[in-house]
Amino acid sequence: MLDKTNNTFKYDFKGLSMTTERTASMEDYLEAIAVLREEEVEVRVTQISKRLGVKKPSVTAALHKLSEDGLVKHRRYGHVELTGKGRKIAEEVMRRHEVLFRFLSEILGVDSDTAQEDACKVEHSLSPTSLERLAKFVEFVLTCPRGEPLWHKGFNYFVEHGERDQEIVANCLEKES
Amino acid sequence: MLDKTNNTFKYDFKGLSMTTERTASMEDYLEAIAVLREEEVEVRVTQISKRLGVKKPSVTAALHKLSEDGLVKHRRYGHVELTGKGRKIAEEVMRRHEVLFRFLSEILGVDSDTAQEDACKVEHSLSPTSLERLAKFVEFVLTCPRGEPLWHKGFNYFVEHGERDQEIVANCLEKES
DNA sequence: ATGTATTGTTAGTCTTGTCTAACATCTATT
DNA sequence: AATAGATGTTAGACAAGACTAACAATACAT
Repeated sequence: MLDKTNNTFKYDFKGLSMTTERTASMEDYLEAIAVLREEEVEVRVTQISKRLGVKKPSVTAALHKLSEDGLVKHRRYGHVELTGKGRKIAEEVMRRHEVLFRFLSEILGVDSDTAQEDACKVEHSLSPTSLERLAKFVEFVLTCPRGEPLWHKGFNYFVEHGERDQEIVANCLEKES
Repeated sequence: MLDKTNNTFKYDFKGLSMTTERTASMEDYLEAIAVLREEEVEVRVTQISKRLGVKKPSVTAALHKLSEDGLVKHRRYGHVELTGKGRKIAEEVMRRHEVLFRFLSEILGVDSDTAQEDACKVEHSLSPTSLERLAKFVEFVLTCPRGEPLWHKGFNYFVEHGERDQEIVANCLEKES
């Protein structure tokens, strides 16, 4: 779905093909740097370039801007580091990513790859207000004292069979009275 | 939150202020045209311009592109109409918007204005796969045979009080055995 | 220590979508 | 029918972010 060669997101809908450009925003760079920092000894332009599917000159340009904004430290031909400010933003972006990813994969049951891609895209557009609600929701569902909530089993059945599991419905309604 | 004057989306996070540009994509234009079509006799450049918070020349430019792509019909100084193809896309976008809006407002309990704004932004980035799941989820929750699901009451309590409603938890666990 | 391969940067171009300023057309009122 | 005001369009500029081609610095291997 995500085409690394031209960084284009393509999908088909009822015979219509639509293409939506995806652009790595400055937040993506910060996030990438933070993630790479955990995996590598030194963060270098080439790593960032590969991770974001972007050519090296784009990385250099982005680093210039981020440097000006005081979010990264970067000397010519040197490695890359986040400043305190940059790290704070990166951590917030990663948190948003994590919330979205868990919601998509663990609650909605979207496959992991798609969930990752979508989290990357949505993490920049959802307002803090909605994201906090979603975070609460994910926490609420995944820390259910009974383990997997019954209704969630019901949802999975619903997705798979296109109708509700009558046993669960009965179980549920019974408590109504 | 959404500043109509410069079409900028601004928010603060722990002392850091970030600004994210928002750009009305071609899908936004199609959606706007479709919505206006339901409200007005004729869809005109000025209406679209107001609805999307962009200047009129931007609308004209967008209409040129959409015309070339065969998605709208538009003669100089005339009104705007969707082609069949354009309408199909617009309807799909509206459906995505609707799903996201209902999820945010009716399930997460996000206020209506924020939910609208976020739906507008997210509707372009979520993959069809995830969106279908979300649609199922919204349908599943909102057509619960017992009315509002008990767990949803529990969630609202959780958001409001920061902890679970022990009565609901007990009720829920009791059925475990 | 020197030369080759890797890595990074610069310069210049393209695309997308926005804007302002100036101009063109339409409409409705007299 | 003439004209004022509203509505649309053109032209030209700008910003962000990507790309390629060419050049510069580094690092490693002999």
